[in-house]
Amino acid sequence: MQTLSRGLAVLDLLAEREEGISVTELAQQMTLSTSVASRLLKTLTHSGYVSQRGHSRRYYLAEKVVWLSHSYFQHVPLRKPVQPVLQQLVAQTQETAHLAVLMHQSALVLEDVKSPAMLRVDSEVGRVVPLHCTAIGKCLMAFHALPVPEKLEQYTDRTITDPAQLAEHLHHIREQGYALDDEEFNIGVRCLAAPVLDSNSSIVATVGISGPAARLSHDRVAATAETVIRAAEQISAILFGG
Amino acid sequence: MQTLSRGLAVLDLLAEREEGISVTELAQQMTLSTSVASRLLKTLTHSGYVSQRGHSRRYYLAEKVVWLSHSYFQHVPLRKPVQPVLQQLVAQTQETAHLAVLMHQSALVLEDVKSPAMLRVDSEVGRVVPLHCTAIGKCLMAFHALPVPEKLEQYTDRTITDPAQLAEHLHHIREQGYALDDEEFNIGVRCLAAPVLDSNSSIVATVGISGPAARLSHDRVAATAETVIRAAEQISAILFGG
DNA sequence: ACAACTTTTCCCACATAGTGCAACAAACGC
DNA sequence: GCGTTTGTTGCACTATGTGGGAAAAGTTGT
Repeated sequence: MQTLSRGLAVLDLLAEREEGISVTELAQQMTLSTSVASRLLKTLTHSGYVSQRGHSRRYYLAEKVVWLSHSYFQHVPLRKPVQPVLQQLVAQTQETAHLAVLMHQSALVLEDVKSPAMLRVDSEVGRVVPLHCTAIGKCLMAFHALPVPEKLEQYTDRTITDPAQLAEHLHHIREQGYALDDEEFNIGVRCLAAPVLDSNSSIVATVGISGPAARLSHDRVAATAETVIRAAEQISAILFGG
Repeated sequence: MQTLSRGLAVLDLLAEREEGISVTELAQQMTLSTSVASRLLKTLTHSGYVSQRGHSRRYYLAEKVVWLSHSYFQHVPLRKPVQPVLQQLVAQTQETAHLAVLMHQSALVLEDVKSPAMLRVDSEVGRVVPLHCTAIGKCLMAFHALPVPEKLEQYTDRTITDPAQLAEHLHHIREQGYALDDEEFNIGVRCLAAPVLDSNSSIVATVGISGPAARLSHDRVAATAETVIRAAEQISAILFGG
């Protein structure tokens, strides 16, 4: 279904272009005739997913895409059943806990419970974080068996930026069953994450906690990881039965 | 461009269906052959906007729609320039202020600044609220000249549920240049909103404040509305020049 | 575990929907 | 205002999408 694929590809393109796109630019980018480019944008506009701003001829993503997203969050069945487990995890670790899924080369936070501590790592439902330098992200990469990208953005001096090294690291995560982010995304923040597996042992989400490095010290990591793994297993059990 | 329209219509349908959709159901809903329904869902799945869960045959909105939304929020040019004006508005009124746009039969909050008061109305970027019983919503309806829906959901005993009455009320809002929500959505909460107009005097967004009814009393409404209108005009000036 | 059923996918001849060209219209720059 | 660039529309052509039916996959009941 070429026409539909192309239309959706236009949305993909627009999502990556702050500057929007013009008919000619779209035709060039996707090697289409300008007629087709024009008609694609017109149809997308007509459906409300794309719009023009002011009197400009450029096209941009429209508000309606937020509506889809809003509906997704309201209907995704992972959030509610997970809350009590996250609460328990926070009670056990005293750190902020969250559940995330894989989303288009990023990790998407679906649910969270904040730490009661004065110094805590903040979290927000809907937040999007990179894959290669967070515990939840690396956990998703490892258990989804995602290919490692060529370019890895550096966030701190501990961020793994060498693809080969990351590949090996992901292998290690699969073996030990949890992921550790040792100040690789934010200085002073250490995170742990474990996979939520379905009945086929394929990953559907990941549970993680984030804490200040001072509190979530190296000698506490191993024991805390066990707690996180148990929470992940509990969620698996709730979602997919004993 | 029929195929694309249909594909996008499937997204619309899925957004309203918590239960997802099967091939046969889609064929029935949109009066298509099952072959076409099957192919549409397959193409949407291939592009990542739709997915199946577990071993079910039903199709659901996928995470990727959140990615579009995330991109929209990051790139929409309204948010940043508006912040200082909202801050000033909060300073003047001591109430929570926000900027919203029209989104598919709802109002979408794009930016906010919370009141510094102990008792305050909460706000959140990304929140979606109904049109017919909020100040920002009614303001958007009035200045977009939207048709009044047949059914108006009742949230409090003050919610206007009669379409004819709402139509007249919207006319009044257009005339006076601002909208008042007098505990029509949440009991104890009163809100005011004014339109942000572009150079053609057509509405692009709305600025509003929300406060506890006890503080935002009836005798303060008129004067406070003026402050909100001035903030809206300021934003218009920033966005579209003197 | 097997048969009867439902649902989905695949295949293929057919026709509609989408294509590119070119002329037209609109917007932009100078 | 005029030339240039960019976007839209009409039309003949054909590639893309269509529907029926067969096969495959999945579900249900005994």
